Amino acid sequence: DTTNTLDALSQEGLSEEPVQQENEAAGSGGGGGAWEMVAIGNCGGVKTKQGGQRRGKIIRVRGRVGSSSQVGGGDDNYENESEDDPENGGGGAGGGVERQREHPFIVTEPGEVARGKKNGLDYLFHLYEQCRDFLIQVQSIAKERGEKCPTKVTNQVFRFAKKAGASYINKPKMRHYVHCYALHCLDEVASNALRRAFKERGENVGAWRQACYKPLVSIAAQQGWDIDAIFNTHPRLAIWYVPTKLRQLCHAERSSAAAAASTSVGGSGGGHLQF
Amino acid sequence: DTTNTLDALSQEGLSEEPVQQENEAAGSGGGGGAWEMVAIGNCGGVKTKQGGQRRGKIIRVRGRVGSSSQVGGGDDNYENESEDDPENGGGGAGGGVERQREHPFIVTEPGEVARGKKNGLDYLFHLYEQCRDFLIQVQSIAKERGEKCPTKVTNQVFRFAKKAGASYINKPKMRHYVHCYALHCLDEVASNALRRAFKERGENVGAWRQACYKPLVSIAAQQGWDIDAIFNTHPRLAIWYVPTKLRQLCHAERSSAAAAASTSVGGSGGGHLQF
DNA sequence: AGAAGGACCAGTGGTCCGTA
DNA sequence: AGAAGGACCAGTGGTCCGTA
Repeated sequence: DTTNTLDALSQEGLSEEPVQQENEAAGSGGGGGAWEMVAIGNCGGVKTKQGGQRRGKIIRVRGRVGSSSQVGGGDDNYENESEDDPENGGGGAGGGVERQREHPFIVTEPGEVARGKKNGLDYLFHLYEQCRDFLIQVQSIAKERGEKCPTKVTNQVFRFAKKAGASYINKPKMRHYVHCYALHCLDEVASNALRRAFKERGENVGAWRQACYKPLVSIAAQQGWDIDAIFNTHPRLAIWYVPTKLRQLCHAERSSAAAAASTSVGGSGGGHLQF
Repeated sequence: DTTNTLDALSQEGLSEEPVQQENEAAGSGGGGGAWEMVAIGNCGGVKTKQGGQRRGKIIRVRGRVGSSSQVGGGDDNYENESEDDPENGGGGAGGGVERQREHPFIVTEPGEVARGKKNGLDYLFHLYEQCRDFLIQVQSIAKERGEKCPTKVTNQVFRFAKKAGASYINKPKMRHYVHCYALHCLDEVASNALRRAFKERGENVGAWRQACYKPLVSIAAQQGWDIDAIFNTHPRLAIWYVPTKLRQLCHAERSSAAAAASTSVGGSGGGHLQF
């Protein structure tokens, strides 16, 4: 119900309308081309009309592999929603598939709405909550059917999200920013402070993203370096795989911390990690 | 240490010696061609000498795919133990790879040692414990290295077991009998009774295996049909994936139980599962 | 006929790199 | 240059079926 609030919000002022809306409308109650939106956090309410002309630039979807799959279609895993995109997939020279990238993220303060063709970090984090909702739906369907029930956001969940119309959710993106979301979950104060600092300095998203690692490693240090336990213990984080790089950073830091400790105590204690 | 006890036991009287011994000897302390064995349960001690001539029938390992992988070898995941099988893999017309199947299982009572070229069910269950040991080793290596840590017996664990010399452990076999082991874990009394009954009737392993499903479904029925919870709650069972067929049986039974309940209450209540 | 297990295969986790 | 995400790929869970 309130699921589409934030992403809608983030699209504020968007003239090139992403394909997602097509199904999104159905998902949010079916306004038929107009969305109702509310604000989150401490910023005021926003409404946006998105009427007649949807979609902007038309770009053809690439295909590196050539002939395979996709055409048969139909009886897939969770075939809810209507038989979407009848014009898609076929071999005809017809319509031409339209798709568009999401606006890039910029570093925003908590509660701040990104202006221009940008998305803010509240929106980013909201995508993680949406994924959680999709996971919960997948889980309840699986339980209903007596099938294996995923505990994490798996490929299956991403596929489900896409079928449900959330075409703006994809695996590479979500995986890319997981640790940023983790910091947001584990220490919102620190996360907010980091956002403000990086916004003020005019840093780009990549720099902010990189900077999110360090405070997480510090948190891990306090908790015995068990980053898996930290994730799995947190109700909203437990459904995300620990990112490889975060795991590696924690391991490296633990090792060098241990080496330092052993040197400071008994000289060349640990062996091969000395200097 | 005592890990190799049972499987050694089960090979009692075995003249065609499986390849596994090669590494197994190293694992169990390296007697150089002779094993020391002890009995388990309530049967007496057994010792078996396995001297000079190992391996019996020589069978060539199949290869359906033809040219691929395997030759390069070396830097794999957990390369402990020595560089095993130097004669294996190469393209030469030389030695000829020897391998042998495990003896088939027969239905034995608890504590009973299978005679002849057979293995007993205590041995079968012992293999599950061995897999658990291997998993624990894989886990501690992974933790040491700061890598992802498996919670289940995965392909990685089977690979590790093989490298550690337990060539008699393989995925299809372990998966095939998981539910039998589950019954053994969850209700040893019932499991033992079933074994005695099927032995007495002279049933084969397949029949016994099939019969293991029913009591498990009954257990699930008592526990709200949540077979996953039942597995995950049990310390030794939690590391095994719930077998598909067991899951399906539980689901089917739950459905028909629900249907029956609803008919007995309010006539044709449930809808499309009536009769 | 009954059983053990190599090999296969669809779909996974992970992320690179062609794209805009 | 910075970023979004389609597509790829090695290794997974699952089990079939050629084997003995």
